[in-house]
Amino acid sequence: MARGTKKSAGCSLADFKVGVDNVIFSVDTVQNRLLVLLVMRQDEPFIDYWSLPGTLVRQGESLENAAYRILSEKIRVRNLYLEQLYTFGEPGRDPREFTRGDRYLSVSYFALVRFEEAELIAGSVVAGAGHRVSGIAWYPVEQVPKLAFDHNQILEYGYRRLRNKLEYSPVAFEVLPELFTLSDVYQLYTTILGESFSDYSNFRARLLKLGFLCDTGVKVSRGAGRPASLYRFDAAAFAPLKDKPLVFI
Amino acid sequence: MARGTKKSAGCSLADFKVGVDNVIFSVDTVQNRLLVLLVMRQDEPFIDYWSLPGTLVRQGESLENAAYRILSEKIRVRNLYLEQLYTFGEPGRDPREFTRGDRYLSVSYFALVRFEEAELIAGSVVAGAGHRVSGIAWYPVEQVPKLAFDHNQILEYGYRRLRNKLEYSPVAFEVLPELFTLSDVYQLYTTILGESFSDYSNFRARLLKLGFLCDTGVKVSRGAGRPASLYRFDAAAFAPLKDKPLVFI
DNA sequence: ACGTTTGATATTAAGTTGACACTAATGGTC
DNA sequence: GACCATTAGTGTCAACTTAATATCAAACGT
Repeated sequence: MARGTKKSAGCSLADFKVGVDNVIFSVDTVQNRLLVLLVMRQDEPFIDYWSLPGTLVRQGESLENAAYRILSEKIRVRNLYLEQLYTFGEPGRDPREFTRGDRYLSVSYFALVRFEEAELIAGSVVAGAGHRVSGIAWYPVEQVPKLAFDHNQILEYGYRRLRNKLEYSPVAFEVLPELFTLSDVYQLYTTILGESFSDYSNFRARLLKLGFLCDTGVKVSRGAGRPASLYRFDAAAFAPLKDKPLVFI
Repeated sequence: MARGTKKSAGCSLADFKVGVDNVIFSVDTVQNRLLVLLVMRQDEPFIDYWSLPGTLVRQGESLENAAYRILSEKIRVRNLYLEQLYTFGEPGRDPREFTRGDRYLSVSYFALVRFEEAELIAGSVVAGAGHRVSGIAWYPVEQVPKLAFDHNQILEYGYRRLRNKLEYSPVAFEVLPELFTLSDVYQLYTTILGESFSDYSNFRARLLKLGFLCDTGVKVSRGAGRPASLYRFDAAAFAPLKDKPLVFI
């Protein structure tokens, strides 16, 4: 940043309010749907619109802490993956810029939580198309309505990031339950990356060869078919692979 | 962003000045050095420190435009690659926060320019260790001194981004001259990614097989050895490969 | 019991990678 | 001009991956 005193002498600098907006993804492994957390806006502007959970940054508060704060106001989670996504600052992205003098800037964060562990605070369950729901809800990404501000754009950006990260980073195990079957992993990949990105057998073999999944031995039977082994992600075994170019495809 | 009216009733929101800082990389293909553009600060705080070229965002100005503005105040370029890098907003990252009430936030941008085409405006040439230079200079990344603010951290972040992007995106051709030899490409990769990331023959074969480099037929002789063909990056031929998972290793 | 469904393993051909040998064309040295 | 060092560019081959497909295993429903 910084300088500006001389060059910008004649041109007025903008004063900013800085907001943090979270794109919080989760996966419903039962229905095989990618979910994003939305909240119903209670205030103007965009009152009664769904929006990404966000907040304005307070004095002395770091961006990341603001992201954690708004997240923990909406859901209780045991485990959380969080990283900065992108900063949106187009003039006019917030209608309040026209009434007040300020600019509104949004630093967006990208978060992954486990659906089973995430307890919505004072909210409703998954919002189906047509349900009348209130407050806060998991929306299947395919069914997200027109959101407040430029939040559809932010969500789109987060969705792209998720698809990219799936391919080279073990983020899948941040959204999957603690214990999962290999089919769960495969279905997660197919639902997010689309059908036929790889064969199940080969995907499975490659995944196991990476060596950071450990078989708990416990079997689960889900309806018909042979029962599957439950696996667990072994962070310790993954550690040495960090920073190495990995392909999960 | 946004909401906040109710929840933050008692807690004061921060007011921000937003700056844009550019990490501008270039490559000296002759000396095989990765360069970053630094400017000498003329004002407090951190007067007489080198810093990344940055500016505060003006009223009605988009973040990206601010990045372009400061860049074009420092260098004239024909070609430019620019993308947002990261947003740094730790409380206390700018000492002015303690004297005035404001917070200072930096949205950093990552830029690549061709060394030959980049004309420094009112600045000096490459700063070697020990030279006394003024105003503005290309610094070899290995020789960058302690910079103003958290700019060393921002630079480090940009450097990491560059190393990553080299592996899966054709950014190398944004810093290489318009016409280059295959050795130029190889040496660019080795200087940035480190020695022995691949064999020259294999690198060369893989690169050509991708099919977006076209041989101009023109030969250049650089000292001893067989003269090399000059190649050109063919953006049209690359277009269909966009979005596909590429490996440049 | 028997077919269906899902999980898990094996086989195989085609393709890719990495190490290295080899040819080609230049400059420098004696 | 013979010879060597140097850099550019091609070819080969064995080891390994990948993708498609076949096969086996263990549950369920009727």
